[in-house]
Amino acid sequence: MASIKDVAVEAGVSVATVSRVLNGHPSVSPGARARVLAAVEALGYRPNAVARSLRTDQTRTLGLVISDVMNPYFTELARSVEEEARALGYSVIIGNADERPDLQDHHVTTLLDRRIDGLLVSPTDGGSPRMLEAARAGTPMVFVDRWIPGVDVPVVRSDGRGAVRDLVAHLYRLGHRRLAIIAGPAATTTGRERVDAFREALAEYGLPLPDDRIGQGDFQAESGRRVTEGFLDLPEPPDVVFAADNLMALGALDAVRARGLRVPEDIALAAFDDIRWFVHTDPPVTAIAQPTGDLGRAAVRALVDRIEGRTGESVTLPARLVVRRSCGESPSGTAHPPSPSPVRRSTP
Amino acid sequence: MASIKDVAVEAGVSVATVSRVLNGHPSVSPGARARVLAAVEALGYRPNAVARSLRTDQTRTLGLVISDVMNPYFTELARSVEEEARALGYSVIIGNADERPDLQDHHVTTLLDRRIDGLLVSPTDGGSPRMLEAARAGTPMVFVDRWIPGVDVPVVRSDGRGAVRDLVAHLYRLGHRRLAIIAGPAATTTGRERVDAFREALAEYGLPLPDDRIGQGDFQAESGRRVTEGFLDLPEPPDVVFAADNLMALGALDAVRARGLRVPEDIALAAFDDIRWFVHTDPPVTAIAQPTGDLGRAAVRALVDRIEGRTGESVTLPARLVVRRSCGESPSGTAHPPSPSPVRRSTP
DNA sequence: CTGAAAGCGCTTACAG
DNA sequence: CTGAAAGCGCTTACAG
Repeated sequence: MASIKDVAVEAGVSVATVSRVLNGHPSVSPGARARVLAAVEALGYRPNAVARSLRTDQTRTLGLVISDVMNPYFTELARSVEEEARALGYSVIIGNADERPDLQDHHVTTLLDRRIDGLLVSPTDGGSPRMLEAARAGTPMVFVDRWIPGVDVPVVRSDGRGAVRDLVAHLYRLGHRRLAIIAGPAATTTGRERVDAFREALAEYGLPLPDDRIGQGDFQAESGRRVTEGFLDLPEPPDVVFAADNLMALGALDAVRARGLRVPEDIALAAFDDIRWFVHTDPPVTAIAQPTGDLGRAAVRALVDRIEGRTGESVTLPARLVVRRSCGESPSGTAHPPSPSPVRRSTP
Repeated sequence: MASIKDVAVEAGVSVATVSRVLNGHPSVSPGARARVLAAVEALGYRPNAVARSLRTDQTRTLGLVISDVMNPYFTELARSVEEEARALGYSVIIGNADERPDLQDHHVTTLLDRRIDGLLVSPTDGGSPRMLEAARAGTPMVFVDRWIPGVDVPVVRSDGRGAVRDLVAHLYRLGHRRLAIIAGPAATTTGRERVDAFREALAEYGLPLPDDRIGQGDFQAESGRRVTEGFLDLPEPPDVVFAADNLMALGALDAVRARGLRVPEDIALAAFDDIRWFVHTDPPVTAIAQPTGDLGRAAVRALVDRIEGRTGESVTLPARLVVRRSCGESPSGTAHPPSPSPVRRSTP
């Protein structure tokens, strides 16, 4: 593979001059520039990004450690992150933690070893020593979706509180009184917050949330199945199951189906995180939608701000409730609402 | 950030010795080794992978350019690729082409600039000059899922021919005679092959596949919707629509639903690529399942073989038909088969 | 077993 | 406007 030296020889100039034209440095004569460009073309030369990074101490690369690529929410987040990063002249390397702290740590380490310019993370747990140390050491960093309290790092996330309140109002209106939740890991902020928001909303209606109606999941499908089975085995099973993410909702559907039960007749279902398939499931699933693309883009902007010396700000965007049929027919009587996916915005 | 020099000073040895203990070189005295290790620990030293790569001319990194991250098939492929790569001591950088040749090219270029050790690609088109040039230049490379004919690169893919034949047999048995397909881009091998396999299977039953029942899609949802609308507008709409990937099947469902029609009563649906949600759609969707994880792992092994000087072999694995209810009830009379997702293996 | 030195491919003050 | 030279952080023959 041709190096800058080869180009210099071919163009009859020094490597310094080649470097200058490649980097758009102004003080190069038109003649030299032309000869360098011709040589680059002739040799099919491409600068070695590794060497450049070593020298400049910047990789123009962002690391993104997500909790689970197989979760469509994170896939979409990753996509928007890459898009915005590309627009700003950065590449992104994705590390998939699969909800495993050890894997998360592996990726953080690998990414740091590669000297990425900044790190975007959606922590799987309370934060490994390596991650906290990186934050303290001043590695530009931004948390997205999930975050770690007490660490001085901007957080870009969505607030589901209003949407959860709307959901509970919707459920109450449909006559449901015995509500249950499949929670995410308590080690994650979203794992805790969604339960808290749910509990608070229930309290507004004087509804209890006893321990046996809080199932401990891990944001993955299998845990949703397991928890739902437990709910169904209860002496008094819940009227509704609210899954704290879409994968656990999938597991819940598996469990309900395996028992030959029906949604919403036998048990209603709602999920945090909306995905396109929810329109076509049997029945269509009522869900809380995050502005995923906006979150990804905002996170990148905040991170790049930090990298380039500006102050990256935290951002919180509202989620919204999307009512479908999985919790029962709307009391208004519109069995099939006119729009395929009626949207109710969360109240401010 | 501490460098190898800092460690050397701290340990009272030369950088060469530090490097040796870090790389497990045998000829280091126990005493020196201990002092180096202590210094590494004390300083929290981590070797700079960029510098190491420049020196050794290897990055221990694989590039993976996939056609579309939002497609669950590719997401799963990416996951298995990363898993196997990690097991073999490599990292992987994913580039998402979004089915756009220009974006694919951007990622290939970026990846090559970073001097990845090898490239795994599922080409979006017939191959850009840059990619073909890289292949010719000897960059270790493997095609996965889709490939480019005439390029001397191993191909790891799945053969859906048998499963498509099984699908057509299934459809015929159910009484369907007017079949249609939503094809992928003709510039991709899978785009062409799936149509060919479908056409051949139809021919075995003496069924025609007229042009107006071959809709041109691009493997993304919107095209599935558009093509399906066209089918439904035909004077004689098809009995069945076979979508060449799961996203176009999603679009087809959108279109059918928007017209207030029902699957399979009004029109049947089948898809290439099975995904977990298909179990819960209304109705559950009959699909052709690829051994995605196996493909990803085989592709990585082939690529690493090439990188490390062994001969990476092409691999072809069979796909299989998974019968559900979207094409009509099984004539055997079992409306709800005992197993939640009955599997029929493709004939050898 | 150990260290001094070269060199990987770049960029960038410094002189001219 | 241009080039010689230093240096980024490593690894690895080469001597000893």
